[in-house]
Amino acid sequence: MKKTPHRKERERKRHREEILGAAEEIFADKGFHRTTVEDVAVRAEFSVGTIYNIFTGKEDLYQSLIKQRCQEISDEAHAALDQATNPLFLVEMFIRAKIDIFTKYQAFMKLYTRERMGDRFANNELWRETVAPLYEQIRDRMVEAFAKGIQEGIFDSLADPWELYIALEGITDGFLYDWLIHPEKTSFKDKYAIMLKLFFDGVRKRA
Amino acid sequence: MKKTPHRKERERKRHREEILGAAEEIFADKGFHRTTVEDVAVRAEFSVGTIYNIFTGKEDLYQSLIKQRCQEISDEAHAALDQATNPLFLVEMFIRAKIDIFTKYQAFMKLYTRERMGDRFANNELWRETVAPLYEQIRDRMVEAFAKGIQEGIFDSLADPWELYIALEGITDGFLYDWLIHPEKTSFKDKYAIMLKLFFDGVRKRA
DNA sequence: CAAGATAATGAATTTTTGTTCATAATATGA
DNA sequence: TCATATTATGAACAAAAATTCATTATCTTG
Repeated sequence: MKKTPHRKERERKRHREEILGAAEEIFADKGFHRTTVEDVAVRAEFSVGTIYNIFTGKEDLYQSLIKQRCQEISDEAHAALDQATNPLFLVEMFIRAKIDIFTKYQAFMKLYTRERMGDRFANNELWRETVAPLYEQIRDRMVEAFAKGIQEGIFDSLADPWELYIALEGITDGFLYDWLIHPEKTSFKDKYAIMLKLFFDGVRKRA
Repeated sequence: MKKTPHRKERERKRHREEILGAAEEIFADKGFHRTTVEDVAVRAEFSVGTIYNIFTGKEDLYQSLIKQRCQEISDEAHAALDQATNPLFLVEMFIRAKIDIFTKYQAFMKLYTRERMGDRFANNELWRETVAPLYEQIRDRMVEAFAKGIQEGIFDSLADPWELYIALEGITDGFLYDWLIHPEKTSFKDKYAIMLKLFFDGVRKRA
């Protein structure tokens, strides 16, 4: 009754993770607004009251999920990019990491893809303080590398580094969405070579 | 009391358009779920009751808006693509039309960008019966042209036509989103040449 | 202008869903 | 095992927003 029981602490954490996992699945499936707290409770096999013992409300549940997953994903992305030693290799690692991470976090990516633009346009605290900084760290790493690549004469200087990043993100997101919508028809992993080829050399046939 | 008064009819239509216009702005600004029918009523300078006289409910209001705008946009897109006589020129027209249309329909594009993925994943009637067919018509036109372009030796045969379309859509969407989020910083129109260049020739410097 | 039709209004109602909290169940440790 | 603390529960409550509809205003036409 007085000591700090470690097991209790771990158990509470486990319950928290289980509820977050259930929330992730339902939010991904129905979106934030069409998901009720009871939906999450049923899926997690807890009562609504228990959810309110651990989270202050539906919004807190959502934000906790986004924060946690974004941090995990950011960490994995940085670890992958760390391996690259030059701009060309960095692009390869970026695409590889995007494939690996989005395959691993498929449910979350569906949720993120659904809600991203709304959160972005709303420019709320969650986006400003948590998601944007993590996103921008990755983006800026790539932009810097593109700048270096242009200076070194690896990349064409017609586009500026920022635009190169927009294109890289656009192409990879395009294939990602196609895969999220038709997960049975296409394998996201198999698109690695074609994404790389299209980004580096474009569609036009060489002379 | 018996005749069919044309003016009344036109007036009803005008009211309908005004309400749709107000709905478009608010939906674009706050998204479907955070928008209340009263928000729309206030913006349109009508009462909520009047909205319910013209539309059966919030959902009908949303669907009517999406249907109408998608049809308008589809018509303009086809008219633009009709001008192209070969695959290369078709890609140019695609990018041009996307710039022109999305500049003209900026508010709607914000709304569409917000809600698109949710509607797509939900695969509801609105998406299946209205939006998807219009989207697929355009997409299939482009895919066919890419197939022809590959046969003619204009495009590299490493990618299949479908993948070329994914890449084209990805690149253009990437620049579109960047512009929707920072409309003051960048001009979407100015990105025409760079989008074309990146899609055709990629980022790598030529020997 | 008056009678009758049509359209607009917004307060009241209904529905939905997020949140609370009294009660029950379970775990702890002396 | 018993007293006490902790945690879980879900029915009850509150808030928010969609929808209705009795009332009022406006228009039409003889």
